[in-house]
Amino acid sequence: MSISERKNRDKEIIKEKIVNTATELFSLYGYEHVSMRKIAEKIEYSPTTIYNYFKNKNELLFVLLKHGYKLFYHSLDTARKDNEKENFDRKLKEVFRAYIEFGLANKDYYKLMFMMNIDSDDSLMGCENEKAKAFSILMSLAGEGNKHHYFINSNEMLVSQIIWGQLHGITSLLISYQNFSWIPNEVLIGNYMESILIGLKK
Amino acid sequence: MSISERKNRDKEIIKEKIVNTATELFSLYGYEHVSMRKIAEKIEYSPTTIYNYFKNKNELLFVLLKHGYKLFYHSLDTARKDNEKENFDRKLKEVFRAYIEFGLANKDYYKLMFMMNIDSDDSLMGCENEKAKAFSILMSLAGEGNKHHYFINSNEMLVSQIIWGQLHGITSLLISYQNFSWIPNEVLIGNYMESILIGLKK
Amino acid sequence: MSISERKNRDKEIIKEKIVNTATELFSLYGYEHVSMRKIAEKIEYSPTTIYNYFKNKNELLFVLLKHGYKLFYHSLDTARKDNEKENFDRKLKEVFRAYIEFGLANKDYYKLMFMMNIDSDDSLMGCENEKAKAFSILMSLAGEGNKHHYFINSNEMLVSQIIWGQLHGITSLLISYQNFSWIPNEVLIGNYMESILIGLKK
Amino acid sequence: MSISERKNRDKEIIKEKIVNTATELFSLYGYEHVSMRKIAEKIEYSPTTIYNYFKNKNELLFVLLKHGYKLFYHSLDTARKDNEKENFDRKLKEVFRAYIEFGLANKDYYKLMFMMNIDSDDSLMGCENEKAKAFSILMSLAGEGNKHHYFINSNEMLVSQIIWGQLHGITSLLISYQNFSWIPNEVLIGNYMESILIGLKK
DNA sequence: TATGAATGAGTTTTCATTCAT
DNA sequence: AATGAATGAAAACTCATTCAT
Repeated sequence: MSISERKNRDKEIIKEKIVNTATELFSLYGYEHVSMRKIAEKIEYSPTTIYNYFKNKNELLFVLLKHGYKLFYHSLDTARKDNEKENFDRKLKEVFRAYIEFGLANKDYYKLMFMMNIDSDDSLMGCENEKAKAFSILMSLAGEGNKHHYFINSNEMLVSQIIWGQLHGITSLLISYQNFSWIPNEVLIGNYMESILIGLKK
Repeated sequence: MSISERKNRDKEIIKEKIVNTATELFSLYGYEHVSMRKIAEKIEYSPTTIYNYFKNKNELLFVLLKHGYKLFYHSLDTARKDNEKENFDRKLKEVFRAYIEFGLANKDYYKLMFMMNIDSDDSLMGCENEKAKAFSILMSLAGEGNKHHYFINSNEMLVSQIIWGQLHGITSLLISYQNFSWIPNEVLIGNYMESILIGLKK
Repeated sequence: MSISERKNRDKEIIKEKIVNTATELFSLYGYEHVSMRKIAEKIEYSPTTIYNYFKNKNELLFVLLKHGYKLFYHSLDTARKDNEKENFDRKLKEVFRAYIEFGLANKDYYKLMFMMNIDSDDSLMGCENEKAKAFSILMSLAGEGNKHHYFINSNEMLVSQIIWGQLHGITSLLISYQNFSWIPNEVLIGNYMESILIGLKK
Repeated sequence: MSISERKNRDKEIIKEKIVNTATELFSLYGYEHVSMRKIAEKIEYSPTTIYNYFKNKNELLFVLLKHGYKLFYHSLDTARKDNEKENFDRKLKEVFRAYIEFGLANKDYYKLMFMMNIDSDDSLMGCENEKAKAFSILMSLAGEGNKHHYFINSNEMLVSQIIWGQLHGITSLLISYQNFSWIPNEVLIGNYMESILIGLKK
């Protein structure tokens, strides 16, 4: 590994450290309540240092969101691929589960990505592609279902929007209202997914 | 109307003006991004004046949320009562529609109440009752359905949580992503509700 | 009593109420920490009302100080007169005691009058006369002592300044440091006065 | 001097500048009347800068008082040590003089330390040790005097409290009432101290 | 590359005070 | 005489950000 390569790697490591810390803090206390100073303190660098890696707080958020969308896409994509050979019913279910579980396992990211409405800021438009890619998985599943005449409704767009709505609903509520007296997760989520499928299937 | 009555009314009018403006701005830019000064400017009073009506920014939020929850409860309750005599299917659907339409007609409130996770602050616990009351409508509908053996699932809590999740899903997405290429509202919402019902019915 | 007399009396009563409350609060929390609103609340009037009786906060302080100086003068004067016939030694001691006891019994006033250096404000110069009158008692005692060749030092001004310094010393410390581990008051004050007298007597 | 040493020194210089200015202003106008902004203006920095050196206004006061108590202790201690070999009479007098002269030479500090009753705030308890140390000098002198059977009174605590009261009396009055028609300082202070000594000596 | 120093703009909030009634 | 409504001025403090080194 050349010196410049090493340097690049070091740089990436620090960048990642910053992004991870920021993600954690943003989601824990909310974007507004986390100051650059607090991020810096946590990683034991000076606040100024962060500016050597990110133009400003907004860019940090941008990078972080992009990363989040990538992870999210990857989760759904993996679920789909891992069940490529299974029957469609099963595949669908596993992708649904992947969606919800991503949210619960990455509350930080899910909040920032889908619940805080943060990227309506003009400055963050760049993330849209990544987001679209993730949504496209749901779209393609709807398309695939249609080929099998699986859904009651043959409009792919409509089906995928319904699915998204339903998946987002339970995921975001479970994240927001952690102290609510929810039915145990496994039971709730299992039944919820079942309900979605029945509601859509022919 | 006596003088003191008129005065009281004037006071209420200003209070309402403040609450409305705050609601709008909070929902538009987020609670943290809206300063007392900005609210004051919009209503063309001095910042100090707001403090003559509300102890502090937090209390303003508190009052506002309480108001929102009341409106919300009222919307659902009206829908239920107006369809008391209808068959259960119809009644359910109308309450669902009332939920979603409340959100779309009162985006500001819906955001503040259900999407910004703002009232996890201890200081706002007083609102919880109003919120619980609203949720209890869904609960009682689930109970009513059970009496008729309407739902596939006889656990009222489970049913109402599934319903809430699904209603919240589409409502919050439509609010958050207004620029997304949604299927026309009437079509989308109609099909969405249909899908929910099928998914739950025996 | 005529109507206008009654009105005047009422007015005086309220004025006094304000002054008393202000005195108490000023001394308790410090002039700066007491807002007009707090005074008003305590007497259960609106803040505006105070302005019907006093031009502003400063004038309130002014009146209050004037009142304090009067009380103070009266205390010393009474002690002197009550002991007119006693031997000079005794008379002196009783006036000393009156000084210290006034301070301890009226910590509020004593602080405002002699410890907060408040009336160096130009606006309060009017009080000076009252203060001077009080000090003149010490002066005249020094003069009286000299006639009897009582003091080691025949300069009246010098003697009275020494006395004032000594009396003020213990009084202000006892007020300021109430939690200090003082010798019991009676013992301390008795010995203190003894010490002063011995130090001055021929 | 290394670079880091120089930096440290620079930092200390600014800190000192802030402390000095604050001391002057606090004593001149009172702690409450001096805003961070005013201090900043005087040293020609931005208000924010002060917060880079002191956590908040209270800490600034705290540091300042601690410094004052140290100076005060040092003054008395020096006077005592410088006169270790002298007879007790002389030593006592010189320490008395040191007390009074410290007050007159450091009016700002003396006011803040002993006249403004500022450190009864819980937040400032840390200063108490320094204050106690200063008072302990008077105590030890009283003890020393007792060994020689110097004082009329053998209770050390009592003697030291009397002394403190008397020293504080003249010091604080001279500071507070600078426009009063005092006997010339040297005369007044000389006689005052003489009077104290006579009053205490056997 | 990393950072100490500095700051302008902004925050919530409090207060003395005025004015019309 | 009493007061509700309104405000300008100021307070302490925080933050994202820049700059020079």
